[in-house]
Amino acid sequence: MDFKKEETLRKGPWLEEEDERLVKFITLLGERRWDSLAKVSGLKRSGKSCRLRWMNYLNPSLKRGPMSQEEDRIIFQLHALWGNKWSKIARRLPGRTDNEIKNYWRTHSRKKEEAQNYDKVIEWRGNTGEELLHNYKETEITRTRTTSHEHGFVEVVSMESGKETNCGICGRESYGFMNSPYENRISDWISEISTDQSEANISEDHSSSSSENNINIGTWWFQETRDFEEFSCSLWS
DNA sequence: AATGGCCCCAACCGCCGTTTC
DNA sequence: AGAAACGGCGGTTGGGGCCAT
Repeated sequence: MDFKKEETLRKGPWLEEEDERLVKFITLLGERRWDSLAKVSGLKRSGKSCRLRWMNYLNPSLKRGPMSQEEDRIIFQLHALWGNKWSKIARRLPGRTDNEIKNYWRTHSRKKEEAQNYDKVIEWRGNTGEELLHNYKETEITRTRTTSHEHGFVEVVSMESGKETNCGICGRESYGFMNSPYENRISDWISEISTDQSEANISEDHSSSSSENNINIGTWWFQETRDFEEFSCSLWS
């Protein structure tokens, strides 16, 4: 372990400049190899920190704003079924992160327990998982049939009874993300980078790029690490 | 206006499973 | 096959903002 490197890693709240840089490099390199991305971007952040920032805040597919009544209901019902399986619950609510749901639940669970009666949950206790799912399907789907369809609720139930798919409970078309000026800027950067790619200095001769010093980013090839770093700086400036 | 308490949420930490070399 | 790196997950923390006093 390189102690000096660890020592210079930044922690705490992200700066706007850091966000900008992170978004640019994720657009270039994709959502993977976070440690490499953190290093090559020049961000004094751990790969893990970069990943978290993207997953929980910068990702444009995230839904912003307060939880709807529908989401609230779903969170509490799924938590009653699965417990603290936040990521599993989050997969049923596209645009919401496990962190967000976890925070929301922690904040509201106490109030909820006091304010609401949990007749349904209590009634379900002692049942098997299949019975729980059956009850869940019978009671909730029927009660919310009108809105359920527009939110893809039926598909969720079919998932729970067997196959996992990528569909979720809430329809993306109803999202209100990209509301703040900051979020709009992030969206703009992504668009700009897509356009900029056609103007970048790209080596087309992939076959000749077999040196181990070459860096391959999608269809982009850099012959030296230095070339890539210079290119990176040009994106930043 | 000052302050103390509470709420909210972004970010970190540690662990563990998976992937890569 | 095994070690190292990576990524995902759930728990926890710290700080900013709001509100009542």
